[in-house]
Amino acid sequence: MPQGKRPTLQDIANKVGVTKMTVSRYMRSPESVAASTRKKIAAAIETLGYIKNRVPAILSKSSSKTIGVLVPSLSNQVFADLVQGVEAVTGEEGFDTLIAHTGYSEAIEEEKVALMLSYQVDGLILTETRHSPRTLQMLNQAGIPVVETMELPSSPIDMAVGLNHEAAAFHMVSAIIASGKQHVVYLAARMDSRTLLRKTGYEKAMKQAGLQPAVVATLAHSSFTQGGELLKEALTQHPKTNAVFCTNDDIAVGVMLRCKHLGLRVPEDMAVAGYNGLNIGEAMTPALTSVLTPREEMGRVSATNILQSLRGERPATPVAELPWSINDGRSV
Amino acid sequence: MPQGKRPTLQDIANKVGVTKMTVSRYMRSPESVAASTRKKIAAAIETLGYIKNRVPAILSKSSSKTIGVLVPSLSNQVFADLVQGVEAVTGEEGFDTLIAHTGYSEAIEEEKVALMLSYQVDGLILTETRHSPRTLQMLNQAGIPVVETMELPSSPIDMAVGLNHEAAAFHMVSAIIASGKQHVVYLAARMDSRTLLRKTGYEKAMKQAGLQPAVVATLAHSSFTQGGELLKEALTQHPKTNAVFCTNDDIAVGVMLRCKHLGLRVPEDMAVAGYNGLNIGEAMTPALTSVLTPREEMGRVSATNILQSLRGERPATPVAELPWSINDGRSV
DNA sequence: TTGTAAGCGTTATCAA
DNA sequence: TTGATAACGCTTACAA
Repeated sequence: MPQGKRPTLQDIANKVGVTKMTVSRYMRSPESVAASTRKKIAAAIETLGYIKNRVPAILSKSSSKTIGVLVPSLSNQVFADLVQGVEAVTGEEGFDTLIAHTGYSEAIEEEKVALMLSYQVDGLILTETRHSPRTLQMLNQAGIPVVETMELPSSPIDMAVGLNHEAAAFHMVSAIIASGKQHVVYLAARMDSRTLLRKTGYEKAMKQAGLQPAVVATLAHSSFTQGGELLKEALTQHPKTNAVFCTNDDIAVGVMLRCKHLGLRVPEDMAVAGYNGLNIGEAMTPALTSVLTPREEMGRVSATNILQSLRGERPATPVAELPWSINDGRSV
Repeated sequence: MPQGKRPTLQDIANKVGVTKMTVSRYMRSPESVAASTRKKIAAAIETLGYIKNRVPAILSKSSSKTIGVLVPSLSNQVFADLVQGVEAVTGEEGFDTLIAHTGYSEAIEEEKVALMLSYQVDGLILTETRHSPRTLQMLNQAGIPVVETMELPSSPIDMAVGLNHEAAAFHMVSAIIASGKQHVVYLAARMDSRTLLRKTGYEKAMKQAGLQPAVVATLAHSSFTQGGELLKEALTQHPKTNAVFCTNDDIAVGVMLRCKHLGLRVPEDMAVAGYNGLNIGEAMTPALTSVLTPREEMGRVSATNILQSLRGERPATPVAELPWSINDGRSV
């Protein structure tokens, strides 16, 4: 319902009979204006319903006290945890957070980076390591601190906070093999860079054990039903399959549900391992064995690095590798 | 890595030997400048790596061509679908979308509304119907179109797009009763307003059938493990329970998993109904019976209403009630 | 304690 | 086809 335009500092000043400068002072430190003026300004703000407009300040200082976060998806607990970590740190320092999502697309990432920069964010947290040339150019031009997180890029734009997905996958697959399974298949979806890093770890573990790697993948988004489909495909292509390492917990849970449907016991007939350690895995019987990733911590460290950079300090670990672990599930 | 400041239109103008006005024109409609100038400007933009700064335009026109969307959570497919619907419409019309999350908190909603307004969004889409007094005052003052979505508030701020959760719950519960179950318990979490609407529908259905309503609730967030806990609690408080209507699919799936663990057959020993029709329900055996909600469509209609308002048109349905349905699951 | 003036980067308007 | 000027709302620096 567009109606009258929003009140400005000038409107308040007119009403009170001072200049907007006095009102501006009141907004930032009420003690700095006379007690009597203070009361009148407070009253005027109340009646007019003044809302601070931060655009002029951004324009003149070209700083917005805002950090942008780009996530691939809005429906993944993994990124929600990351954002929570970021906001825990930024909130304390009086910074706001702007969120946008890329749908795992480089082109959309480029759009969103432009959007964020056009809003003059002071720093940017990205969750992908592959970027379009124009994205890289914009980030370089913008000259703001940038953190790439969730994984460690081979050549970071600026700073990075991640974990060694390849090593985590290697260890998980080695554990599966150590449990006595020989026919381990990697189930992958979407084929984003983290999925590929896990694939590499899987393949190394298989080769080290003298086993033949077998990957069953889809370009589709991962989902629970997709997990069931991938298991079906794996059993068709590799009938001896008796273990699967899944690129994430959604796939893994889909596999477990399908196993029950097919009468396959987990882990006896089919060992199942996931990745991320989401809540759904804990609700399964047996509990899903999964790689635990420090999402919130990654968010926290990313934000800390950004804020340190903005203060002109040199972050202790501009490239930080955080630890992962494997939970005590029973599905392997 | 803060370095040189970003190039402005003036920098490009200096390099080319025209005024910034000409460059500004080029940015918006390249045909409006002479072909020779055009080429020189294009080259300068390329070398300097100019990034558009939209802050000044927002300042002078106090319009940002941006729509804000406030969702409760970043890890819920329901809201991801909503946003997708919104962006499908706004994207077509050249509007950008800013997303923030409230964690189901009125106080955080207030903060985020202020953030969005301070960035001069042209319209706002909210997913809650309860708002703090200050939020209401700010929205009223801002004078921008506002849509409340996901449910229908009794007195909308401006426009609304939702569905009748009470009726949907009523029908689902009636169907459970019709299937022969008498001891139907409602499992609730987080107790947000939609959870309460479903509770009302549940209670009406029970009373109409001459049955005693029984609610087992937690204030905690819903999760799969929480579903298991709630079932346990229901069976303790109401040992005869042979059906549960769950406030969402996460709870429902948690219940089904726990049922398997306990050796309860679904639906024979325990009928289970969910809400939202998420993918995980389809992966269950039997498939989860659930209420299908038109999330993406709600997003689309919400955005359409906002854009129509901005054009000064009167939306055909400022308050739109969208249809729901029940899937053909087998868990009831 | 309060006021004045200038400036942030863009665009609308009017002029050349 | 291009330019000059003013304006958007706030803050910084300086003045009273």
